[in-house]
Amino acid sequence: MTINKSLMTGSTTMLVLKLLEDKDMYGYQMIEELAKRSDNTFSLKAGTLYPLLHTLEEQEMISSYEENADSGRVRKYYSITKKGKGMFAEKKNEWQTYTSAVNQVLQGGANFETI
Amino acid sequence: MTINKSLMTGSTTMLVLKLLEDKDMYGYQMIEELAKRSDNTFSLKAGTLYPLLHTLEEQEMISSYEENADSGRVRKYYSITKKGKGMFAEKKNEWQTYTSAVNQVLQGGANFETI
DNA sequence: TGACATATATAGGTAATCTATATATAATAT
DNA sequence: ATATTATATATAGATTACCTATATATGTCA
Repeated sequence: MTINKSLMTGSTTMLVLKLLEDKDMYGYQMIEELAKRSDNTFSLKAGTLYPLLHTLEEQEMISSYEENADSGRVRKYYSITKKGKGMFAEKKNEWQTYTSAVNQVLQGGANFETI
Repeated sequence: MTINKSLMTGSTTMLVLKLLEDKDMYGYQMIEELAKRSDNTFSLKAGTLYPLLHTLEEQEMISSYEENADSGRVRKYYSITKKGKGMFAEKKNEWQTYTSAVNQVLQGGANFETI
């Protein structure tokens, strides 16, 4: 099942913050982790993620540090801040309100009176 | 709870088609009905809805007819077509795939192994 | 008669994605 | 050895689905 990209809008930030609540990660890892956890429903694009990470860092929702991988390659790890944890809680709340409202609309219908 | 407008992206068409699956409606009525059914979580804007209705009609997902209200005012009613019902089924499917993927990501976490 | 609710419509702006492209290193295959 | 693929990060520009603002017109109520 391919997901219309516009459905993603607004929840990407929440998903990234959620990953970082679990543990520090570098960008490429987040893309893979998100695909894995969603059974490949999500394939977040690098061109979406990296600018988003820069914005979140500017807003002090996350912070970064460099670390050498075993391979010798340098990776840029991100860590969620206290402020970022607050933002995640808010976004999660919003998400729950939103989905339950949509589901409520989807349930309601012509036969409402007969329930 | 105010919903970030970007969360709406992608589900508005589905919600409009859902309303029309239940019964024929005119634009203004859809705005009110959507607010009511979602306990005011959604307040779809006229500037969003009317262009969307025009697009859906062009795509033959819906059709329209004019009818006189008791007030004497003329209203433009919309009706969902067979093609539109197909689109709704698709969108609903997509919605379910998407939300369950997001919820799966939100559940998974650092303590995954201990579950 | 003035304000507000009902009803539809369009122009222009914003924001969050995407694709395409660039750069660089490591691993693997030919 | 060399070409390709995977890893890793970055930015520019396009797309799209919303929004606000504005316009028009009629009905209702104070």
